[in-house]
Amino acid sequence: MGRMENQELPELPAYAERVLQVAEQIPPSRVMTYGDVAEWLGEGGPRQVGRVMALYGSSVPWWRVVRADGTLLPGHEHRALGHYRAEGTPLREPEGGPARLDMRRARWDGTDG
DNA sequence: GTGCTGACACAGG
DNA sequence: ACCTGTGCCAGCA
Repeated sequence: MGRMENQELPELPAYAERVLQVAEQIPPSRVMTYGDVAEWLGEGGPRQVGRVMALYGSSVPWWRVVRADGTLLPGHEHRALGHYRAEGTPLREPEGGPARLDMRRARWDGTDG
C-alpha cells in the first residue's frame, strides 16, 4: 500500500508537540507563563499555548504553565496547589485569601542555570 | 465569508 | 487589590 500505517499515537499537531515539549522542560518548583512559552518557542501566542494546554496538557506537568499574574487555574486550584506544595514552588498565601504563585521567584526563563 | 470564544497579557481607573 | 476594556490569534459554528 502506498501508505504508512505506522500510526502508534494519535496525530498531534506539530505546534502542540513543541508546546508540550517545552512544558516538560520546566523544572520542579518553577513555572513559565503561557506568554513565556510562546515567546520561547518564537511562535504563536499565549492563547494558542493555552489552547494546547487545555486539549493536551494532561500528559505533561500542566501546573507549571500558568497565567502571568500567578492566579491558579479555576477548577484546578486544589490539584495545582498540591503539586506546588509537594515540589516547593514559591507561593503567596494571604490569610483567608486565595493562594497565588510568587511569580518573581517561581518564574523560569528557560535557561537552566 | 463573519462573528464569538478562549487554561492570555497589559494598561487604566 | 479588583474590575474593565482592548489587543491578540487560532479554532469553530
